[in-house]
Amino acid sequence: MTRTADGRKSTAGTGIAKGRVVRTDAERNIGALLTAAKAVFARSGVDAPVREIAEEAGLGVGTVYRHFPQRSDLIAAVSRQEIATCAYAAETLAAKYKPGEALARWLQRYVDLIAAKRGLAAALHSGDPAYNQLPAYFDERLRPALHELFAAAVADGNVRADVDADELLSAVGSLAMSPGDKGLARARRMVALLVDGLRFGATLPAS
Amino acid sequence: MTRTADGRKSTAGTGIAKGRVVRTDAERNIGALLTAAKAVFARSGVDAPVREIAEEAGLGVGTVYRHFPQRSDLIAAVSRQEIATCAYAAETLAAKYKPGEALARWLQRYVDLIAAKRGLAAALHSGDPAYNQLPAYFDERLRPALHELFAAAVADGNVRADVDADELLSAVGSLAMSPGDKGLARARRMVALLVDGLRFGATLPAS
DNA sequence: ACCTGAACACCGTTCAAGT
DNA sequence: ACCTGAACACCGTTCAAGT
Repeated sequence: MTRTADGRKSTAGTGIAKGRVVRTDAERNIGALLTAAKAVFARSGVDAPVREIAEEAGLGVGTVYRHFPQRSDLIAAVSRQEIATCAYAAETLAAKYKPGEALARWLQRYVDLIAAKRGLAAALHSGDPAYNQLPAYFDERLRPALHELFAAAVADGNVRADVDADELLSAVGSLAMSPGDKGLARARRMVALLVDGLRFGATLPAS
Repeated sequence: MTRTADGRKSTAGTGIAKGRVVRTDAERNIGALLTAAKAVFARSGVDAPVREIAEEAGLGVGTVYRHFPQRSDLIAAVSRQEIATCAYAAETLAAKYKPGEALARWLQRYVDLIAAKRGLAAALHSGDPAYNQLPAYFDERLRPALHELFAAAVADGNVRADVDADELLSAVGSLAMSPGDKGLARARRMVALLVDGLRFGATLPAS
């Protein structure tokens, strides 16, 4: 949320039509719904009953439909928030750790994001227009975050320069996505190996 | 369906408990349900109402639940049938075309299978026990089919020998899986390129 | 043994009434 | 302008009655 020139709230970045003015109670309800939906999606999956989300937020079902006419709108909004949080974590980690370790920790954080969103993969391929802008938002937020961490690690001499950051990101994404079962632990190990390779690896085979 | 020693029908390969004896009308209904489900899944997706499938088969909803207590049982049964059909296509193609072309055509047939099953990918990762044996069945049926086509094509001098057939299969699978939109045409072109590479490619970079 | 379909429970969605 | 929740439609699932 940002504020308009006259001090009232706008809905920039929430997926709601730009320029609309939102009443204070509505604003608070939208926040409550996002928090509730995140918890319910984590507990019961993205197909959880709308009533469960409304109850978790302490609101009527009608309020859910007012702000998020389609279930996919709510899913997309929660996803945007989680993407933004993950991007913000890059700054936090960069401030707290040395460049090489900040990069390593953020990549593991990224594994969490993708692993949690595995159920979303099918939705993204569904053609629902609500998801149209999501990959773009994903790129827009996460790629710059990674590139900054990456450049810092290279400058610090902790990471070799002959690796493409975008390729690294999609490789980590694939690892986090693939196996349904005990995939998270496996993905973590694989990503750790990759990071070691970034530090100690020899020259890559020419593509 | 196969027959037991006394000439009655058994349910081997249908996913129904082994050794059970099935009345003639029940046997016919199971077939009708599989045919109907395949059509309805293709038309309305795997989440189509059970009533729609029952109606398409000209049967009551209770009959669907009698033979397939869970929706996933029906999906799994249809999938097994489609896998078996695709495996059988390998024999047909091998008989009709020269080895190199048989391989190329079968790989395109495989693209159809995977593309049609894209909606199933999420289901496979759902942990539903009904799908547990499906990947195994997939391997058991499709890998031998491919290996035979592949070996014949290599023996015929149409395909170089320094390619791993399983790797080829999973690469084609990934291509057929990835893009939600006009992915089928794109996958076809990519697979065609792969096949050309099998024929005319230079030495692969050492892994 | 098997089939049918009415009956029940549950969920998505709307909208009149209230604030 | 927004919120509530009863009401309606629709779908999954069961089970008593029929064959």
